[in-house]
Amino acid sequence: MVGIDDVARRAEVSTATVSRTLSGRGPVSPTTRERVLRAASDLGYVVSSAASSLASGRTRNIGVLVPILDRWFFSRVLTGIAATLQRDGYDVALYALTAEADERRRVFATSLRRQRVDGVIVVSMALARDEIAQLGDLGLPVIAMGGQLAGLRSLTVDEIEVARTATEHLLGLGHRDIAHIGLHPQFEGDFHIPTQRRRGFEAALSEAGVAPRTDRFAAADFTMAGGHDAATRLLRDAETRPTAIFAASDEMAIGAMLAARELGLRVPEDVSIIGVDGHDLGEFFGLTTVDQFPGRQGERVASAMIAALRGMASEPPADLDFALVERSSTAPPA
Amino acid sequence: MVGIDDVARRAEVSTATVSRTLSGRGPVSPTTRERVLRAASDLGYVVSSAASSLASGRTRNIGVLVPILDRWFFSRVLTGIAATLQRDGYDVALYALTAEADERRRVFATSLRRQRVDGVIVVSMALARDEIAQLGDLGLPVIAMGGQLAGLRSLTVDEIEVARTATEHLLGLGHRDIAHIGLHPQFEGDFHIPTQRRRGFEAALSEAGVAPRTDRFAAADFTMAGGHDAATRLLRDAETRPTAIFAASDEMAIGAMLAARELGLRVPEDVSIIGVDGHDLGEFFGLTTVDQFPGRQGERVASAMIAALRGMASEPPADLDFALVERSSTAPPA
DNA sequence: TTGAAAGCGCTAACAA
DNA sequence: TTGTTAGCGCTTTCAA
Repeated sequence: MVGIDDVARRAEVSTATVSRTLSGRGPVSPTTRERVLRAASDLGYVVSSAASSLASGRTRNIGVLVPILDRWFFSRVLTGIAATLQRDGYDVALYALTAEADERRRVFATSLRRQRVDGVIVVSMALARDEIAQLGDLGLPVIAMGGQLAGLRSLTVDEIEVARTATEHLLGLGHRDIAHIGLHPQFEGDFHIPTQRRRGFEAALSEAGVAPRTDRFAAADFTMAGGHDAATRLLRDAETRPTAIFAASDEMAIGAMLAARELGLRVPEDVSIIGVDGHDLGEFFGLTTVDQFPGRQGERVASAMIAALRGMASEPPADLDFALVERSSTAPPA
Repeated sequence: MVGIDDVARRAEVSTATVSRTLSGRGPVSPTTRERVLRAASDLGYVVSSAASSLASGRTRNIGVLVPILDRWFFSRVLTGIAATLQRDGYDVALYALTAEADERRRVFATSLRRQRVDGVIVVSMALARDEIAQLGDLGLPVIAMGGQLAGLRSLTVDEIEVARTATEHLLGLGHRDIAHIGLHPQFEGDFHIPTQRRRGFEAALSEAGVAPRTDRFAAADFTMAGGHDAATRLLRDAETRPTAIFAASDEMAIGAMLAARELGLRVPEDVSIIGVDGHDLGEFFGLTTVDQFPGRQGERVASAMIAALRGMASEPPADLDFALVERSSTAPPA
């Protein structure tokens, strides 16, 4: 294996100069720099991360904690994170956290404490109080995304505003009888995102002078099947059905669209449906949605991490963007 | 930071003994072992991976190369890999490879050569000849999954058999006029999976005495929208439409089901549809499919990697399982 | 079964 | 701007 001394010898400088040149830390004259770079590239030299980390304390590796990996939203966020970190020469240490207590413990108590990462990104994950404390004890920058985590810097979207935007779109089209498909509060975990979306929904209704009705809420589990079933319940009675549905995720919204069709209803003529997320499938189904740009969210949190590692002044927790994307699943009521 | 000498001092042994105890390498008497473990746990000591890697040459870190992350199949495979590696105390270094030449080059020329990983898993990815060579030069175990990569050990499913299984299911139901939705060969990359699936399809037909017809093939791009459009082309003419469709992926099959419904056709009464993959959405749509168990594929390849690192005799490239899952999208022709 | 000590391959403080 | 050198915190050989 070619080491730093091989490069030093070939460039006729000391190993210190090689190190300074390749790391960009410390002064090196242009000519020397040239020679070193040339020697390194001739030899195909790559710094040993173990040796470099041990000596410098820096790993150029970022730990990324994700809950489920195989749900579109999270994998999309991860794509954004990985692309951004890789572009800056950081490696991604992926920790897929399940609900299993032992595994989680091992990640927090051991994996993350091995001095293997320079920082930790927490993606849309509710953490226990002691887990947050353990992250803090790491003495590393930690940035969360997708939900406020007490004591951690977080990048979040304003869920209430997201829901308000979706609801106001329907109200603006003239709908007055709007139902909401969301998660049962009992199951929502620590982020209260479903609750916030419901609050935004109800706030928008109230402001428009429409009284929220409890029979206009249907609980589901954020899956297509769940959205389908919830929508079926809301729509099956032709006498009493709402003219529009706001589903708290695109997958549920798509399920709702399919349910409507099965009931012989046309979307949007008979019922308007809007979702949240910006799911890949939205375009195919013609789903109007409030796009959260999950890929961009990932890029943003990764950039924030890179900035933190550069010692940049850490900006205050910033809100993430979202935008209404109008397609063909919403229209004025008949 | 608590180091190995702190533990050694507290346990009243040498650092060598602490190292031997915690790594499980080399003899340690039960009593000593006890004392060391106790001291380590009292102090909350965790080995520094940088120091350990530098001294031992082992990193307990596995590089995982994936193409797109945000497609269900790959994220499911990754879930299996991550769970299995984590369970054995390995970290996952995730490298999301795009088509971008510079980025790819950096991963192969630099990231993977930093001595940061003990082995590399390649997920369903076509690699250039020189990329494979670079992996070989690493001097590490490399295992590919999801497609034969010349010169690399690979775990693959027998794609021809998969297609044959799907086709035989339709033939067994009595269908004789079966269409296939696959990828245009022009776009299929180096794995020839779409071609293999088509070959299996045609082989099954021929064996059943049905002559393959070129007008019974429709090209698509492995998305739901693509499957939808391809199926629309196949089904729109009531006179000439096939009685069954075998789509080379579940997402395309679901798109085909939706297309059939839009054309006023009932599935499976008017047309049977079968897919391949075992996609999460298959259950919701009642899709009959040949399940490839992608999560299990990930577990298998990770286990193979762990075995390779333990120096186990490397078994010959093994075939991965698949199984027909019958749901409600297939039935005998009317 | 244990300990002493020589590295592992770099980085960074310090001196020149 | 460059070089010398002392670590970084472990593992492993060798000797006891």
